[in-house]
Amino acid sequence: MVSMTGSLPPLNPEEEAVVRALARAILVVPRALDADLSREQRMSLNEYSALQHLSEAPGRQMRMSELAAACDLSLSGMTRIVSRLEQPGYIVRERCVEDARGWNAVLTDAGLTRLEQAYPTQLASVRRHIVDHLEGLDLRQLATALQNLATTGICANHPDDGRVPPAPPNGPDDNRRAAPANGRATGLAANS
Amino acid sequence: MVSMTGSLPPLNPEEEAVVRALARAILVVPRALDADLSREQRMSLNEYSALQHLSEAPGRQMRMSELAAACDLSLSGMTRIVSRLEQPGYIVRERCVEDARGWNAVLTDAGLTRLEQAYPTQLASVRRHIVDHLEGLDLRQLATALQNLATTGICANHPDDGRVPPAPPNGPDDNRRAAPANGRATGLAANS
DNA sequence: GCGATTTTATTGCTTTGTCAAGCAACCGAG
DNA sequence: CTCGGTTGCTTGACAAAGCAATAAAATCGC
Repeated sequence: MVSMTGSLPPLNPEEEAVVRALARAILVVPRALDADLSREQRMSLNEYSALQHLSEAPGRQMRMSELAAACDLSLSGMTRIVSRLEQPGYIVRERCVEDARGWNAVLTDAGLTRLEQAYPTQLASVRRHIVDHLEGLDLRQLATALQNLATTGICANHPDDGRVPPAPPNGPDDNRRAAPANGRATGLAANS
Repeated sequence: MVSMTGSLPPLNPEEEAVVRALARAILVVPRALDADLSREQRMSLNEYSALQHLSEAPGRQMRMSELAAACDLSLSGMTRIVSRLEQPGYIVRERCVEDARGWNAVLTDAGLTRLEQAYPTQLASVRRHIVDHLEGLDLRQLATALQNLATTGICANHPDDGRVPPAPPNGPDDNRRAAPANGRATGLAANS
């Protein structure tokens, strides 16, 4: 009696199990990684992610908006993370030459060192919390599937579906972005 | 410095791809689900999760700590969510009879109705963002793997390293809930 | 060239959640 | 029975991240 609307069929038991397991995983995994990194390296997962993406970028630098997209973070969130990383000198901001509105976040040598220092912790953590549990799965297939999760254009679920049950909307205001360029290929660490 | 500890081998390319894809998914998927629910139902994912777990519990009630564990949330976080859900009358708190320190969060009829109202949105969202992208995978195997992610009893990676680890005082705690009783019709799907 | 619009990044405010401290009720030893 | 310690939950202080508003620079139309 939940149905109505177009009433999609409910999930079958196997789908249900996957969804429940995934629902748990998306809550627990990032916390576990973040906790390890915080404890052993005094660094948040987002900070690590920022350093990592920079280390893989050509010239070890990226525009703020690029970096935010790469880290799946809002621009304002990225501003704050870069500011945080700037204080110990892991990153410097440089004005963008071809567009003076923009800034490049540039990974310094100190920042690269810091990343390399944190890398073993992250690697161990990733192995322990994730990779070690994937035995027997077809990794290529899995990677493909995971890449596609939540890539649907935004919401626009079915544009109208008629509800807005409890309260009137103020404004959906979706800020979702498209897929990140993701040109960079590899490592968690930098080859420089 | 930090490395040592036998320095694990880096990930192979396939593992790397999975980890990167998963890293993205764990950031993006919850936001997508939450955004849909917020937009169409004015309800956060955690609120939905709380209602859902209660709906499946015997007597439509759970102790605060149980519920927090089920939702993978801190106890204080759960206190706040239950308080929020109490205001519109979706939940009531009742003192626990066999231990007067404890409280049961009880799902009211209004709360159940609310959950059923939100269910189609959640179902569509879950299909669109998750299930639709899992074609071709062995779902049973995948569910098993996902259930095991981040289950390692806390870190204890390498304890030392000269820092001041503020001692993660909380143990793993491991209050994982077994398979959902699923008595209620409204799980994420739980057709009943 | 000069205003109007658009893009890029930062800042203020708010929400949400965690941690630490606190209060109340339970439990076991004497 | 009562006193020390523990457990279950709530509250206060704080941190992180998002959205809205803003500033600054670019770009377009004329």
